[in-house]
Amino acid sequence: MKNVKLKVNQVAELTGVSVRTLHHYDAIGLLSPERTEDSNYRLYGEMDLYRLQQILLYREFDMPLIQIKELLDAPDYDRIEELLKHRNQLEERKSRLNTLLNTIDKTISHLQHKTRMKTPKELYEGFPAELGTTYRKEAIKRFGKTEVEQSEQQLMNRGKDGVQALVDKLASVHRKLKNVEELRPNHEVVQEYIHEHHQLILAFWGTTENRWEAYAGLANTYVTDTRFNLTGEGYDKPFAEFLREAIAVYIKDKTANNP
Amino acid sequence: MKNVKLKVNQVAELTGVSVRTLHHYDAIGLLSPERTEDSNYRLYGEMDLYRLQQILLYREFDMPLIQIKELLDAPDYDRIEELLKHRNQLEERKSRLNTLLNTIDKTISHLQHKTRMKTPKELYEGFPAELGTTYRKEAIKRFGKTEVEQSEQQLMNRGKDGVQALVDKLASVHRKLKNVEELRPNHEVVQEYIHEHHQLILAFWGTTENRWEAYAGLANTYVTDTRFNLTGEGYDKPFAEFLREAIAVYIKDKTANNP
DNA sequence: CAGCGGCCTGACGTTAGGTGAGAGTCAAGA
DNA sequence: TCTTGACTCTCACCTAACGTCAGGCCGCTG
Repeated sequence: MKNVKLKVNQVAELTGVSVRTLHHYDAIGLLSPERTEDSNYRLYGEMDLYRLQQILLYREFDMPLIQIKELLDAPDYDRIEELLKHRNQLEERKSRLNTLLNTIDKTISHLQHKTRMKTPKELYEGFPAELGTTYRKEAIKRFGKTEVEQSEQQLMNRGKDGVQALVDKLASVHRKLKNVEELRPNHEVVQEYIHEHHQLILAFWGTTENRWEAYAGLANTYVTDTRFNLTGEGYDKPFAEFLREAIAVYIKDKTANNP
Repeated sequence: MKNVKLKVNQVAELTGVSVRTLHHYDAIGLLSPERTEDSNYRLYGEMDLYRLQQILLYREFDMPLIQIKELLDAPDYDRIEELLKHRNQLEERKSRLNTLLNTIDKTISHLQHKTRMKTPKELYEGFPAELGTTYRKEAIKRFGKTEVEQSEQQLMNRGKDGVQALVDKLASVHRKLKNVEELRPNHEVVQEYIHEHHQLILAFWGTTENRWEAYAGLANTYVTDTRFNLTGEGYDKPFAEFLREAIAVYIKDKTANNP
C-alpha cells in the first residue's frame, strides 16, 4: 500500500485545480486534508484525492459547492435524488436557453431591418464625393459592372448605420491628416493615418485586395477635381497635394515590401 | 406630450424590478435618471423607461450589465455584432448543457446499478451480519416461514434506497454507541441510542410489535458470535458486552413501564 | 407637530475563487 | 553555516448583481 501524501501544488498540478481552490475547499470544510505537525502544510491522501475527484465531477454539473458537500456526506440513494433534482434544473435551463436564442434572433433580425437599406441610390446618398456616383461610373469602366455591384452589395450589407460609420471615420481621418499637414509626407504619423485612410477606401470599394493604381488615381483626383471638399471647408489645393505625396510614399513603401 | 416622472417605487412596480436594482443601475451608470432639486429623489422619464426596457431585454440574454451598458451606448450596427457574439456564447452554453445532461444521466444510472436489487438474495448482500442469512434461518424456525417472508417483502417494498438507508442508519447508531462506550449502560444518552437501535432492528424485522425475547437474543448473539463486526473494525468483545448490558437495561425499563 | 411611509446613502453578505502581501518552511548551493 | 529560491501558510480585498438591513431625510396627513 502506497501512502500517498501530496502537498497543495502537487495536487493542483495533478488535478488541474488551483491551489487557491484547494484552500477554499478546505476553508468551507468541503475537503480538509490532514496537516503536517510542524509546518502546518496540507497533506492529501488517497481518500482526499478520491473525494476531490467526486467534487470535480459534481462541480461539472454546475452544482453549488454547499450542495456538493451535502451530497458527498450522504449515501448513494440520497445522491440519486439530488442528482435527479439537479437534472431537472439543468433541463429547465436548457429550455430557457432555447427561448433566449429565439428571442435574440428576433432582436437581431429586427435591428437589421431597421438599418438595412434596399437600393444603391439610397446607398450613395450622403456618400463622400470622391466615392459617389461619379466614381461609380468610372469604377464600372475600370473594374466591370459585376464587380462594382458586388462591392455595393457588400456595403449595403453593413446596414445604413454601418455605411454611415465608414463615412464618419473617413471624415475623421481627413481631419487628422489636416492636423499634421505641416509634417513631412513620409513622417511616421502621417503614414499611419494614410494607412487608416487606405483601409477605409478599401472598405468603400468592398474589397481587401490592394488596388494600388486605383488608389493612386484617387489621390490624383483629390488634386485635379475642385469639387472635393475633404476638410469640410471647401477645396484645399495645398492639402490635396500633401495627401497625394503622402499616398505616393505609402504606395511606394508598400509595393517595395510586398512586390 | 405627457411628461411622465416616476419615482423608484412606481418604476419598480411598473416593471417588476426591485428598487435596489434601480439604485444599482444608477450606481454603475447604466441608468441614471434626473433628481429632484431638494430631496434628491430619482425621477424616471420616458427615455429612462425606454432604456430600462432595453436593459431588461438584454439582461434576459444573460448579458453582463457592463456589456449592456456598452451596447446601449453604441449604434445599431455595433449592437448586431455584439448580439451575434453573444448568441454564439449562448449556443456554446447550450451544447455544454447537453453534455452535462448526458454525463449526469450516466452518473445516475451508475449509482442506481450500484444500489438497485431485485431478489431476496440481493437484499441480504451488504446486510449487517446479525440480520443476514444466518439470522434468517433462525428466524424461520422461531417465527415461521410465512412471517419471515412477509418481513422480507416489507423490507423490499421500502425500495433499494430505503433498505440502504436502514443499513446506513444502523451503522451510524453503532458508531454513536461506540463513542459513548465509557458511560454507564443505564446512562440517559446511552439509552437514547439504544432506543434508536431498537427502532431500527424492528424496522429490519418488518414489524412494530415489541419482540423483547428476540431483541435480548440478538444482544446475546453480539457477544457470543465473533463474526459480528459492529464498529467496522473487527470483533470487539468489550463493546459487545457493553451493548448487551445496555439493551438489558432498556428492555427491563420498557417492560416495567409497559408490562 | 407627531407619525408613517417612501426615499436616500452606506455597508455587509452572497459564490467560487483570483490576486496579492507578509511571513514561515524546506532543500540545495556557496 | 548562511543564503537563496521555491514553496507554503494565513489574512484580506476584489469580482457581479443585487438582497438586506440600518440610520437618517422628506413629504403628506391627522
